Amino acid sequence: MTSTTTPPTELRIGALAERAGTTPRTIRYYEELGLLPPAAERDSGRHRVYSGADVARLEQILRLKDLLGLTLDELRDVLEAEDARGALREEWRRGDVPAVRRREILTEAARHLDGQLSLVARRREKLGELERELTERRAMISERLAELDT
Amino acid sequence: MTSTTTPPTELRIGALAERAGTTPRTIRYYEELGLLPPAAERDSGRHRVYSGADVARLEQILRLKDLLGLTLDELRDVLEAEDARGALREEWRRGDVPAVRRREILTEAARHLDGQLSLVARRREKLGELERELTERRAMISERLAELDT
DNA sequence: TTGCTCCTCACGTCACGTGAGGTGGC
DNA sequence: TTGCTCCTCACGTCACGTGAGGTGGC
Repeated sequence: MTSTTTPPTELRIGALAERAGTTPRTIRYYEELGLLPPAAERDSGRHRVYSGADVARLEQILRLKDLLGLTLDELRDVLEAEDARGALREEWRRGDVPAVRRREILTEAARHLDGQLSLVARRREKLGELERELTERRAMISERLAELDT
Repeated sequence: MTSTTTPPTELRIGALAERAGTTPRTIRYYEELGLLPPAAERDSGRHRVYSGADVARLEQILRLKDLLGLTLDELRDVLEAEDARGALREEWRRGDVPAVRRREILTEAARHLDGQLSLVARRREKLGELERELTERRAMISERLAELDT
């Protein structure tokens, strides 16, 4: 018990990749493109060091990319808007914000979320269509199988 | 009225691409990989000629690729299975197939469809998760906006 | 003849994969 | 010292995009 094994609140790139379901190379690539901030610290001045917050951010990036089929360029726009929204939240928390400004911040956030939600809705619709067709074909097979049993 | 303008049951690559929502280059690439059959005929011996059935097939390919996120290698497997199923349907139609064989054909088709359906289900679940999170955040914004009005 | 779409190379690009060769802590 | 994970180039790959130069029918 020389070093109290603290729960790994600090991660290196391999651990982050595993938790988020991707590879170190992808993380470096996203950093290169500016999608991920260049790992706040580097332990022993060399290795990138990440936190739990980075896991969440990377997971969210991968979800938007995979589920919505966004290119990294499109993702960059979404994330920039998301970060701007984060900055506004900071402003919000300081408290000394007039009601007019508060309303602006909220409606902007609402627009952003509505944009993402409409993308999700379009995907869900198409997936639903595909599922209905497959299910229908599947039902016909079951029918034929039942006929064989009579 | 020299040539009776028949409804375009015969398409060239540009028209096929437009109908299926893709590009000629993609169609040529899929042909090169063997995902699409090398256009039955070539009019004047040069241009690829397609039919309505090709539109349907290409649309299906693009749907599976985009909605399920399959690589072209994975798609090839799916399509080969689909084509094999088509061959079995031919066998089926000839009629002189014993009941045991009929059952085999049907269960094989059922397995194939179930595989695709489980992929669709997984995607739908993840999309639903994302939608719930976004909707929840959206609801919080609406609440805050309502508070501003009191 | 001029436009239009098609053709075949063939190089470019996006989003990473995959070694090559080297450093740093148990 | 040996393993392990990390590092930075840098070339490879997958799924196309994008001209370059040429042919064929209204």
